Amino acid sequence: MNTAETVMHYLYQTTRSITKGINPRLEPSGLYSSEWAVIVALKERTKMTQAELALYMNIEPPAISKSLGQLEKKGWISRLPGERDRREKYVALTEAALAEYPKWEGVVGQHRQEVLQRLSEEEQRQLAKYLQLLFENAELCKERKR
Amino acid sequence: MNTAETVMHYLYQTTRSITKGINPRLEPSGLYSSEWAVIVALKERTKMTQAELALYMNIEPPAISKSLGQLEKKGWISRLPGERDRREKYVALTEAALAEYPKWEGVVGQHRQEVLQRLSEEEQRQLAKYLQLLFENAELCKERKR
DNA sequence: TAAAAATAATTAACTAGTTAACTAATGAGG
DNA sequence: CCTCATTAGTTAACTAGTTAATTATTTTTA
Repeated sequence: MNTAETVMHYLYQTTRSITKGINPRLEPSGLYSSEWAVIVALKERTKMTQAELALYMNIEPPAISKSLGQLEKKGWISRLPGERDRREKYVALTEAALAEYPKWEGVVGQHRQEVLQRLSEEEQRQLAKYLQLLFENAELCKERKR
Repeated sequence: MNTAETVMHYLYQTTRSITKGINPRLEPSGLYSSEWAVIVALKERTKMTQAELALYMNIEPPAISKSLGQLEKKGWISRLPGERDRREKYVALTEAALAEYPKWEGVVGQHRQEVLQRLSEEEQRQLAKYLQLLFENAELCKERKR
């Protein structure tokens, strides 16, 4: 395997392995990692329409729609229809979710630290920079093909 | 977002964006990216049982089973039962697949280069090293929790 | 202002992976 | 040799995402 192939290989293996590690830790909270991602986004930018949320998370609207359905059922988010435009739905975390958030963040944060251990702050910044560059390139590739 | 969170964020975004870029390029060949991953593995290590393949790819056996079913239907792989142990199935690429392989590799390789552009060989090696470390840490996390 | 185009969200059908439960064949111990 | 545990592969049911088609509203435009 050449270098480029090796990068791709570990990129996929790593993300899968990380997801597989997070899910059992979130299980006691009754959350899945994809739902957690939605919660984080809503914590950072409170009250968005679903379209804004999809754009912000760079995920297609149907995926958001399904996750929100689950989260609503569990009582962690609320959806209220827009007043000016009745098609859109404004999404926000419930009080209950805000109360639980620190506990969830603790569990996930712990796991994050374990995954990143033996990488200095400086190395992590370097890694983030490389990944950001790859992401930008990959996004350009997508547009080019379309 | 702190550095650790940023790393995780781009890790997920990047892998999704790359898959989204590869699929339309492989579409003319009638292959999906997951099927391509199986083909690459079989090209590297010809003739494995499905269990060996699953271990080699670090993917659960049911996922392999499904991909192989599709690939067999398309005529790219063959499965023949073991002689010593009739439970196991030995998997191998067909002649047709071996003939098409260079074309497929060309398409995927081109995309890989686009995604990795503006990263020197040395930077790519560095990135691979970081990702490998993360992967090893993540695998340890999994075991610890089980 | 009525018809046509655009937009927000959902549903349907798919790829890509997971765990849990099953079937069939093999291997070990009594 | 025969039961019992193990192992290889599959099926079922799920999460997590995708594209394409549908519905309901809003906006444009002729």
